[in-house]
Amino acid sequence: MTATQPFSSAEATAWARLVAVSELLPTMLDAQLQRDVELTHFEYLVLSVLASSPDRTSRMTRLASQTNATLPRLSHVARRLEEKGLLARFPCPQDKRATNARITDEGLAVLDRAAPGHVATVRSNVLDALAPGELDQLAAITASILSKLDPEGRLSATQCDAAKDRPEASARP
Amino acid sequence: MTATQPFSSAEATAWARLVAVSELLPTMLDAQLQRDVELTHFEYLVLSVLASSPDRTSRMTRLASQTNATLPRLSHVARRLEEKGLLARFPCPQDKRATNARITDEGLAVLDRAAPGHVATVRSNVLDALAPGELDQLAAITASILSKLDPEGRLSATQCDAAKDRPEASARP
DNA sequence: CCGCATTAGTTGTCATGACAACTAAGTCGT
DNA sequence: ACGACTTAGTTGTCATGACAACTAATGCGG
Repeated sequence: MTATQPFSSAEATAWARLVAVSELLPTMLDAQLQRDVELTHFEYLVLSVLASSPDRTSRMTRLASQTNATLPRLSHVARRLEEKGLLARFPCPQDKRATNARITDEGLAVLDRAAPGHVATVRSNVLDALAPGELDQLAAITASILSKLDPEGRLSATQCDAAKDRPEASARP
Repeated sequence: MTATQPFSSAEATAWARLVAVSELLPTMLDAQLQRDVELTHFEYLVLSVLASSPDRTSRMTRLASQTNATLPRLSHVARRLEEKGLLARFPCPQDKRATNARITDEGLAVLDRAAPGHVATVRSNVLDALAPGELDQLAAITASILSKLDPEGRLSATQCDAAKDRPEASARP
C-alpha cells in the first residue's frame, strides 16, 4: 500500500535471480553428492579443505571459517564424519582447548571417489553456463558481496586470493 | 592424489566465492527477518508474491514455482502462515483439486512492516556492494546459471523477465 | 598467583527442508 | 462411462542448521 518502490526494475530482476540461485544451487549440490556418495555438500567441503591442508589437518575454528560455517555446525558434522571413519579428531598438544581434525585415508578415498561427479555437476550447472568473461565478472561480483556479508574477511572465500598464490597446490575442487 | 586438476585457478576462485555467497546470504536474510518480524525469508517471499498477485491470490502450484520451492515445502509453510493469520487457503472453485492461497489484511500489514528493514538489508549487503555495471552483469550471469539449474524455466526468477514487462506494477521487493 | 574475562569446542533443543507415501480430483481412451 | 493415468495437494519421517547453554583451558591484571 505504501507507495515506496524500493527496487528499480533492474535491481529487482538481478536480486530475484540471485535469490533463486542461492536457493537452488545448494539443493542441487546436496542432491548429487547425497545420491552418489552419501555426502552433504558441506561435508564434501570439509573433507576437501582438510585434504589440501598441511598434514591433512586443521583446527576446528580455522576449518569452520574455511568452510563458511559456525563452530557448532562444524562440530556436529565432524562427529558424523568421525563416526563414518572419514575424519579423526584429536586434541591439539600446544593448546589443550583446541581440537585438530584430520581426514583419514578412507576419507581421502571417498573424496577421490566423489570428486569427478561433483566437478562434472559444477561444470554442467554453473561454469559451462558462463560466457567468456563472465567467470571473472562472477569472481569480482561475489568478492564485492562477500566483503559486505563477511566484513572481517574471516571466511574462506574472501581469503580465496590466497589460493591464487599457490596455483600448483594439489587443490581439490 | 589423482593428478586431475579439475578447476583452473580462476574457476576455483569464482566457484568458492559463489558457494560462500549461497551459504551466507540465505542465513543473513533469515536472521534479519526473523529478528525483526519473526518471518523466514521464504515466508516473506511467499507473502510478497501473493501481495502483488491479482486478487492477492495464487494457486499453490503456481506459488511454489514463483518462490522456487517444492510443493511439500510450500504446503508446510502455508499451514504455518495460516495459523499465524497472515494467509488464507480455500479450494479453487474451477478445479476442486487445487487450493488457492490469499494473503490476509494482517499479512499485508506484516509485509509492510517488514519491507523497509528487508530492503535496507538487501541494499547494504548486496546492491550497494556492486560497482556500476555489475548489476547488469549479475542479472546476466544468474540468468545463465538458472537456465541450467531450472532448464524448464518453471521457476520464478527465470520468468522474471515477465516482471520487467510491467514496470509500474506495485511490486513488493 | 589468584580470579575474571576470553577463547575453543561440545551438546541439547527446536525449527525447517527434502523426500516418500498418501488422498482426492480431473482426464483420457475405448 | 469405466478404469488407468496424471495432476494437486497434504502429511509424516528424518536429517540438518541455527542458537543458546554449557564445560574446559588460557591469559591477563593486580
